[in-house]
Order: sequence, then structure tokens, then C-alpha cells
Amino acid sequence: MPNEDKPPPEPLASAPGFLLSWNGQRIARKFAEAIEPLGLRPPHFGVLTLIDASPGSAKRELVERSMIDASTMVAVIDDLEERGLAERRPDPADRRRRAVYLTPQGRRALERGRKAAIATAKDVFGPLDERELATFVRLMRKIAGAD
Amino acid sequence: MPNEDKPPPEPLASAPGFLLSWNGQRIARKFAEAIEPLGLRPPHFGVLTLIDASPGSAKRELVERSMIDASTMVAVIDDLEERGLAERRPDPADRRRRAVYLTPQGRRALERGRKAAIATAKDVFGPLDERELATFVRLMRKIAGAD
DNA sequence: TATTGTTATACTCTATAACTATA
DNA sequence: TATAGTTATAGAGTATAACAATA
Repeated sequence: MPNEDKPPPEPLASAPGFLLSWNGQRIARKFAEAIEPLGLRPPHFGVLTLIDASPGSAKRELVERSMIDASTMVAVIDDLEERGLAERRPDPADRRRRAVYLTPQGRRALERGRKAAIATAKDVFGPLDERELATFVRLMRKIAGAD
Repeated sequence: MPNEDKPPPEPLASAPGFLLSWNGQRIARKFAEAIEPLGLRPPHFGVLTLIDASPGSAKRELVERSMIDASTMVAVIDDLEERGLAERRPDPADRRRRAVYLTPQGRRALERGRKAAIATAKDVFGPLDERELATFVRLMRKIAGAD
């Protein structure tokens, strides 16, 4: 994408919605670049995080907690399994269900991804002081309906 | 996208970068839906805005002020021209150059798009009071490097 | 030789719908 | 009949690289 690091032009840069979308795209792209050397793309990292938070989740549960649809989720879990980062285990109580777990390698990859996320955030949110960053998070959670 | 309006799951919802990306995607999608009845997609609206701000811009100048690459920009201007919203005029001083202008129809479409943007922002930023919204814009401009 | 604009093509990502197995 | 999972396919959106015209 051209001009990724250039400030957005007026009058768009005055519109709150445009600013939100622009900065969102920017950090998403930067994060994607940061984890590319790990062989991961953002959906991989997101799903690793969700599995870690609820080990043994079924695919359907992961879909419910994400913005990833069912068929894409299959592909993401396939990728993770191929790379030895996660594994599906059959559920004896319901043989349709396949519980998903992280491998030790998966946990290491997640840790590396987290470091990349922190580094990216440090870069993008660098212009804000600590207090402003806290305010930012509070407002973003409010907008997201997380509180 | 599934779960578009559901809050993001923890622990992702505590990460500033993830929040920014999530909310950015959410408002971009909502805005795209809002202008779809106008026959416009977000890049169309963005370029209409840029042309309006600098009538007679060349394609290359529009590329410089946006995150849209050259070949996509051609397609966007083609679309706008087909729909009678913009027109290319040859530049007598430099016959390689084609200056782009809005038509009266284009100005009307831009106005409708602006109303959609305002309505979308009202929806997404609804949880914030006026003072919080002002703070949000200030912080976002800082992050974007717009100040 | 550099620059503007364009076209043709390929690629990435995601979504839709049909299918299998189990409940 | 409903649900979990999967696969095959198609689509939108974007980027890459080659090309034509003019400076």
C-alpha cells in the first residue's frame, strides 16, 4: 500500500471515522509485517490467542469468539496443525467435535507473536504518553462495547 | 463477517493494537454498507473527497494523497467517470496529464456520502460523550501524525 | 531517459454453498 | 432433523509488471 506512513490528507484527517479506519489499517499492516518472519499472519495469531485462552475449544466456539467465518477457521487451524503449533483431538463424548489445543511449539510461537504485537504497538502509539494511551484504551473499549 | 457487532474477546480486547484494528474494521464495514445504496464503495468516496479538495488533480497526485496504488486509482476514476460523477480533462500544457474534476452529480454523491459517514460515526461513536469524542480525535490525529 | 497514464494479469483473502459424519 | 466439521468453488479487492504516449 502506498503512503502507509504518511498522515492522511485533510479534510479526511478531521473525520473521526476515517481516522479510526486509517489507523486501524495501518497498525494491522505493520503487525502483519512484524509476524511474517514467524510464518504467521494475523488470523493465525488471533486464533493461537483464543486457543490459549480456552484450550480444548471446538472450531465452532472459536468462530463465535472471532470475526473469522467457519471455512476460513478450518483453513487457519489446518495451517496451525501443519506447522505443529496446534492439534485437533477427537472428543470421546461427541465424536463430531474436535477439541483444539496448543502444542509447546504453539505456545512459543504465541509468545513471539505477543512480543511482535508489543513492539508494533510501541511504534504506532509512540506519540502518546502513558496517560494518553490509557485514555485511548478506555475509549476504544467503550466503542467496541467491551465494558 | 461473523460477530461484527459483538465485543472482541479477552485477552485480545485489552491489547491497544488489536482494539484499534478491530474497531477500524468495524467502522469501515459499517460505512461500506451505508454507502452501498449509493453505488459507492469506500475508495470511491475517498477519491471524490480528494478531488473536491483539489479540483484538477492528476491521477498521480491523487495516488500521493491516498493509500490507493496507481492501477487501482485508474479503476476508481474509471468507475466515477462511468457513473457521471467525475471527468478527466486533457491538460493543454502537458498532454500526458489528465486533470480530474467532479461533475455536479459527483458533488451531490459526495454530499450523500458525507451524510452516510456522519450517520455511521454517530452509530459507532455513540457510546462516547462529546468531550470523549474530542479527546479521541485528538489522540487519533496524534497517532496518524496529522499534527 | 524520465514521467504520466493505462492495461492485462496474478495473487491474497474471504465468503458461499454443497457435502460427510454424528447426534 | 439438527449440528459439527470440511471441501470445493467463486468472488471481491488489490498489487505487479509490462506497455503506450508524451516530456
